[in-house]
Amino acid sequence: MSEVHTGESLLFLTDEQLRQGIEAVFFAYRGFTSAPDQILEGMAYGRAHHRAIHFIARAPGMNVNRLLAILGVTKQSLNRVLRTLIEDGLVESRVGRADKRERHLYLTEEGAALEGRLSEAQRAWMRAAYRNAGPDAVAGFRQVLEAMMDPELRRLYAGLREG
Amino acid sequence: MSEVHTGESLLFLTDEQLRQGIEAVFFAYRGFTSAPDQILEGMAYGRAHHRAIHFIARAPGMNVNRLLAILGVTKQSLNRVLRTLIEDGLVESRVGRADKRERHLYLTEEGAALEGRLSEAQRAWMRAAYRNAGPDAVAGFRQVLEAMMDPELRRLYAGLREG
DNA sequence: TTGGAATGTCAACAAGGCTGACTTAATGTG
DNA sequence: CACATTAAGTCAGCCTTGTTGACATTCCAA
Repeated sequence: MSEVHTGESLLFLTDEQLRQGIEAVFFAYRGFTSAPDQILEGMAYGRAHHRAIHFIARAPGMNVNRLLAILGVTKQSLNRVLRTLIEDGLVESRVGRADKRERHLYLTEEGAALEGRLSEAQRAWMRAAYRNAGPDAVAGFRQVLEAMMDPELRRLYAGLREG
Repeated sequence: MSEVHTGESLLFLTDEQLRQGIEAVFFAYRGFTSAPDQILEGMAYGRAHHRAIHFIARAPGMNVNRLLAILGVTKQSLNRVLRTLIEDGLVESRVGRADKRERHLYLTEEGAALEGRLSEAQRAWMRAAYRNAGPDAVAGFRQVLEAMMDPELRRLYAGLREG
């Protein structure tokens, strides 16, 4: 198809290289989710619950709209997940002080405990991968990941890092 | 939690760095799937069809068991997808010559056409990301991805590259 | 006071996973 | 040959997680 003939330095942009990269992402993503998935199986929760818990832990007091934007699902989808987490006492939803329409989300002690288990399992997986690949590879990894994001998500991602 | 105090050179293994990496994977994966998803919406196909088509294109004549192993789903799940693709004339299933129990999978002309559109859209996305990040970053990216794979999937991945 | 925004809820549906049970055909083995 | 095993497909039913659409509630702000 569209081979790159522009020179030796652009060999990494050949269709074959790109295809290998695409497949690598596909296979790697399975490893990425395997550890938390294993913890969640048998519990009444799935990946959607994990994602919600993760970002609530990440930015406690976040309102629902912001979480919605981060997760990229409909409010109905998120609400179903959130409702079970609140009912089960893992998440607390507090009415906003400045704007009482908003609900601010926090993990309870129990929620934080589960979040800790899930995070640590996933971090352990990533830690092993990072250690095997080394610091320079990790820097490149992060660079490409950021370049792969949709611009809007890249902004959200940057916002999360700043706080 | 488990901060790394072993020295400046291991800063990339701090919990904070790992968490950022995890979130980067999450956000980047959305970009990764967005281009083909856009093509597929409105068609009667989804990501599952894309994945099947991709790997059949990748290794034409592959039997069902091997595809099953690559995709990591049950045969019932795959069969539902495969059946529609065969009915719609995108995939052809031929009885094996050596072992007549096996079915070997091929894309028809029409199937190859769709595969081409999907692949090219996804490659375009990745090409842009690669170009922005540069060859060294891409090398690191690939190294970390491979380290993130489950060992069994890493073997499958390597097998695909060899042929 | 009224319009619009943020949130929540109900209902219905679809994609795409899963398990379990079963059939058919072909193959391999004692 | 007889029998067990394997490859593939099928049916039925279930779960999670996504979707739309319609609607109620609450509250802020013009």
